[in-house]
Amino acid sequence: MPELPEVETVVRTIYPHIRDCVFNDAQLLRASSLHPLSLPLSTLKGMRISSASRRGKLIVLGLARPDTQRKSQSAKIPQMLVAHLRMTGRLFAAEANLLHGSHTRCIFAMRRPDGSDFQLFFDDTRAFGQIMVATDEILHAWKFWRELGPEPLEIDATQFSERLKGSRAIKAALLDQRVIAGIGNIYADEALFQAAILPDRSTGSLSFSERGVLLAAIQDILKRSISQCGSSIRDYLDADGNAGAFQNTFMAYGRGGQQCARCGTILQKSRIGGRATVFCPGCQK
DNA sequence: AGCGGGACCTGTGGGC
DNA sequence: TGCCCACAGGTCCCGC
Repeated sequence: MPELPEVETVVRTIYPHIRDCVFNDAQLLRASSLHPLSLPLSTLKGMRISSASRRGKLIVLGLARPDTQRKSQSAKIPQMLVAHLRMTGRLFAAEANLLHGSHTRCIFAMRRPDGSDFQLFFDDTRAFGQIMVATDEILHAWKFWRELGPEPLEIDATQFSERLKGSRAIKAALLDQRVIAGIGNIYADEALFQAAILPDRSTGSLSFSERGVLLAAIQDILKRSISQCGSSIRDYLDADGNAGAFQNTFMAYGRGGQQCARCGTILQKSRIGGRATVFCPGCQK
């Protein structure tokens, strides 16, 4: 499911529900939904959620130790709870008495500052997603985190251009989280369409000007999607259970066989890097 | 280096 | 109605 705009939307919609709330308990319903590098969920007990942010497609909840906790028990104090939703993951607040569903992978029992209780659910139909209770040290030991590329909304054309090394298909490069973080199959196709660049062009063949146009398209599309609360194709819902609306704006993704809105040519479907890819053979060069 | 294919999982939708 | 296959927003790993 979620690429950068959807993850950003989840972070924005979940934080009002969990801000300054404390973990009372945590229950893992499927062992593989906890990342192998994670501290045990039990280490969350007593920790307070002090921030919510996003890095690429990762949700990062900052943790603070309550003042009452002594420094002497500092053996393994987690600093953040990280979640990767992969294809079908969902994070949402639920009433304290709500029974979990068949795809719930983890349940956090939470307490609000006013003393009332609720649950934080991590649901994931396909069970590809994972959560991780981490310290800075653990994050640094995690290859995926360590090698994660820059945020697309925070780089300029020169920095972007320098990251497009080698000779592979530009779409494959955009999907590589080490090159740039947060872009997935939908936004890769949409950005390449908007920039009028063929997805199988080799990165080496792109002029500096084309790279600049592509970065501008990526940034424009991500910002517009965030403003529409992301795209909902099938599973994706934000933390309040609402769908996004950006799917109504798709020009390429999922439109194979239909007419190009820019030049009228029939959009073509192919496979690049093992991923379904839609492009316009008429106006993408 | 980079690509294709398979693996990890479950559900859905289309064709027959 | 039912069965089988293809396919799905992501990432990793292997072999060529």
